[in-house]
Amino acid sequence: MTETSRLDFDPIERAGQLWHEHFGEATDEMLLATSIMRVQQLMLARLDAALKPFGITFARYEVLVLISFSRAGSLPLSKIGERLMVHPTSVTNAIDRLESQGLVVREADGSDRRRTLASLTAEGRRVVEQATRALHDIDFAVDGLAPEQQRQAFDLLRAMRSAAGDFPA
Amino acid sequence: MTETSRLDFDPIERAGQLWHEHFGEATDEMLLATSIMRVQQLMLARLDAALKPFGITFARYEVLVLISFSRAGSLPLSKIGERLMVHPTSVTNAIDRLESQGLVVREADGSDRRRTLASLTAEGRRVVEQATRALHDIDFAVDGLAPEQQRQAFDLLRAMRSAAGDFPA
DNA sequence: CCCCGATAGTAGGACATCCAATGAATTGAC
DNA sequence: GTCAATTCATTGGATGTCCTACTATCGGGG
Repeated sequence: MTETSRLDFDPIERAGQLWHEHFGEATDEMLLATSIMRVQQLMLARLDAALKPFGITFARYEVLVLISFSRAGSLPLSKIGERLMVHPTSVTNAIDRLESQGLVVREADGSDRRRTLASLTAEGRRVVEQATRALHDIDFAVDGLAPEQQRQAFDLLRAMRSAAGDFPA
Repeated sequence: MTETSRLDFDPIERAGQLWHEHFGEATDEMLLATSIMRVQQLMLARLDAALKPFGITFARYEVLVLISFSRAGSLPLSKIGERLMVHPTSVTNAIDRLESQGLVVREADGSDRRRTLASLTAEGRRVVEQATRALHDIDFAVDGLAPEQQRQAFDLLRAMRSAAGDFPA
C-alpha cells in the first residue's frame, strides 16, 4: 500500500469541502485557521529536528539566543518570558531543563532578591552558535517562499497579530 | 512601572533587531518563523477561549466535527488521525476525554476487530452545533484580514506546506 | 491452511504551554 | 515608617503532541 504516511492527501482541502457542504460560507476562515496551525506544526517539527543533534528544542533554543543577546550576559527569567511571550511557568520549565543540561546556570540577583538571573555556560554558548548555524542551513524552515513572498506573509501575519491585540496600543 | 503586561512591546521586532546585529541576513526567515508561531499561539488561545463554555478545546472540537461529517455517523480512530494529521496517540487521548465527557462513544467494528469506531452522543451533536456557532461568531479568530487578504495568506501558507512535503506527490 | 508483515489502538514517557495558587521580596501610599 | 498591593519564581495540575513499544487482528504468499 502507499499508506506509509499520514500525509497521503490533503485533509484540509477535504475538510474544507465538507465544511462547504454543511456550513456554506465562513469556510474560508476555517481553512485559514487550520492552515496556520498546520504550517506551525510542520515548521516546528523541522526546527526541532534540526536542533535534535544538540539535544534542545526550538523553545529552549529561543531562550539560549535571548540570553546570549543580553548585554550583561544574563537575564531575569521574567524578562525571558516577556520577550518570548510565554507564561512564566514555561520559562521556569525551560530553564530547569537547560540547567540540568548544563547549558545555563541560575544566579541570584543581588539588587532584587525576588529575581533569578539565567546566564549561559561555556557549553551553552557553544551550543547556541552551532544550533544557529544548523537553523540557517534549513532557512529556519521557511523556504518554499521567495523573499518577496516571505515579506508578504510576514505583513499579513502582522496584521493578524495586530487585530488580535498583540501589539501595545 | 508600565510593566503590567507581557505584551507591552513587540518582542519579535526587538528580537529581529538583535538578530540583525548579530547575524546579518537570514533574519527575515527567523522573523517569519516566529510570526507564524505567534499567530498560531494567539489564534489557538482565542479559539479555545470561545469553546471554553462548552468544555472542549479546539483539538477536541475538530474531532467532533469530523465525526459529525461522517456519512455513517462514526469513524475509525485511524481515519480521524489521518484527516486531522495528528499522531494516533493524540486521537486516543482526545477520544478518551470526549468519551469521559459523554460527547462520543467507542464502538467495536464488526468487520475489522482491530478497529474502534467513535460516534457522537446526542449531547455531542448538541455541543458541536453550538460550538460551531460560537466559532463563527468570532470568525474563527482570523478576522483582522479582509477576505482578499485571507485568500492571499492561505495561498502563501499553502506554498509553505507544499515545500515542506505536506501534499501527496 | 498457516505464517510473517502490515495495520489499529493503546500504554508509558518526554515536552511544551497554560492556569491557579503559594511564598518571598519590593514598592508605594498614607 | 508601616502595611497593603504588586512582582517574581516556583509548584502542582490540565491539555495536547510526539515517539517507542506492545498487543491484537487481518491478509496475502507459500
